[in-house]
Amino acid sequence: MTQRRTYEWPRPAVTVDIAVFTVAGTLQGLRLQVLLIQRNQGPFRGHWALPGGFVHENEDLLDAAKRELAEETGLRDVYLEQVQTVGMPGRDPRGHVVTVVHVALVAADRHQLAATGDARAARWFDVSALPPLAFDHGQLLQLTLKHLRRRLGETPACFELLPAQFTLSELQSLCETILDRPLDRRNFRRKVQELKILAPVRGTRREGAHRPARLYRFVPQAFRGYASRRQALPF
Amino acid sequence: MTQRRTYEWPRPAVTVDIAVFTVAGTLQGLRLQVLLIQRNQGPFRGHWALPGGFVHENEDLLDAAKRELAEETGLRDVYLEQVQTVGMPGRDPRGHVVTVVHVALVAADRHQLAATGDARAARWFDVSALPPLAFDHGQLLQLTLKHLRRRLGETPACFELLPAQFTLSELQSLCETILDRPLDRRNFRRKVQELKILAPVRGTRREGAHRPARLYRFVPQAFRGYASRRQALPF
DNA sequence: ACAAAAGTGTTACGCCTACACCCATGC
DNA sequence: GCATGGGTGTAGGCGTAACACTTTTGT
Repeated sequence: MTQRRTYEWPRPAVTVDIAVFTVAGTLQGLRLQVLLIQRNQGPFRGHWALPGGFVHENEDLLDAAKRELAEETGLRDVYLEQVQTVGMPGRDPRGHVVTVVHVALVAADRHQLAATGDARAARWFDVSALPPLAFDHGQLLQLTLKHLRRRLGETPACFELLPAQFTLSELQSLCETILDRPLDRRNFRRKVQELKILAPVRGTRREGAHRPARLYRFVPQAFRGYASRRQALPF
Repeated sequence: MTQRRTYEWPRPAVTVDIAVFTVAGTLQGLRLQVLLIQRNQGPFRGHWALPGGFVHENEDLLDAAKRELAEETGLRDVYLEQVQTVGMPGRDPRGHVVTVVHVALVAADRHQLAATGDARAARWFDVSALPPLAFDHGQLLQLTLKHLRRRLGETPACFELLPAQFTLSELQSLCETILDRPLDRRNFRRKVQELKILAPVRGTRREGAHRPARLYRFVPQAFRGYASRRQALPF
């Protein structure tokens, strides 16, 4: 990426940026994290930024986002959602760049990070302790975070972060971490059970010197008419 | 606009498309309408399409949408909202074109239509009787319509379509037309009044051989914390 | 026995929905 | 006086939010 170029008709370039979130830590201290790359090229070289890059010709936006994410961070097979498109002049010193912002939620431990291409490094950062970000990526990140929180109750995305078998407490802690607010345990459990999207699993889980918890698994087949309800998950 | 071009780096072009809606007709027969232009250029010449066009370099997306709308239809000073961005390859025969779709709601009688530039004509069409549309504009229109209906209760947009003084029945008919479903009169009135965003106006209005209705005006100052409520208007 | 997390029900409130009758006016 | 739309209140159901104690295990 060099300085601005001249085109037959001057026109903005199109990029995709992706904010991938995960939740890390033990049950007692979960933290919401976001995947950032350290830029190896062009402006803001050395700065941390959201993964992303230019959309190729004849490439769908979602495909471009997946490709860039894989190239720069090694992440593959991630469910992405479009958030918003930002094209304010001046947001990129190279010229006019319109970016289509995406968001995802993944289990960090199910993916291998591999910084390549334009990325010198790829790392998870606590959302509460971000480094200064390149371009307007700080603002873009806020957009994605808002979108993520709004969508949490409408999509099954949160089950992506849990192991195949999990306890209700784990699910609740996860949601609390993403939403950054406490939820009432009894209301949470009742409403999750009413959704009938979880099936109990034989066996229990121990976590130290405590009563073992029941294990459940997510049943995707049971996930029907989810979007039709006003609020599917109890958040 | 001619055939596809070659760039230093092949890259998608960026357009904006705008679906402007209005409500037309008498109180007894309101119809939701959308503003379409008849293309005078390039592919789909002669077909009807959403107004829109290429984003200039160093032009913000909203500005581009306003400019294109003014150029092709004569509409100015319209409040636009971004809906979604679509960039599926093949959606434009000229090459890869990414479009940022916008939506607006205006009072048709407060604007003068003037088809210029790429538009041979500009006309309001009933949403229930659309002509075949160019490109994938039929799908884009569905996206905007969904967005409009979702946002109707969260924004004061609907007051844009009413005269300065209006009756509650007029407001209700308007909302029913946009949502394409009937609303309960008493519930509607109660909830609108609870919002305290309307002020009664001295005087009454006659509408034929009936009891005159009270007139109200919208009080923008009273429009506070509107977005904070889950559902601001009773839809 | 005690520490620590798991598990469980009820109540109060607000919101939404459904519903029917009288009122004021023009003709 | 009648046709037409304007205007009003209440009761039931539903979902949400608040809230405390008992159970099970490991140490």
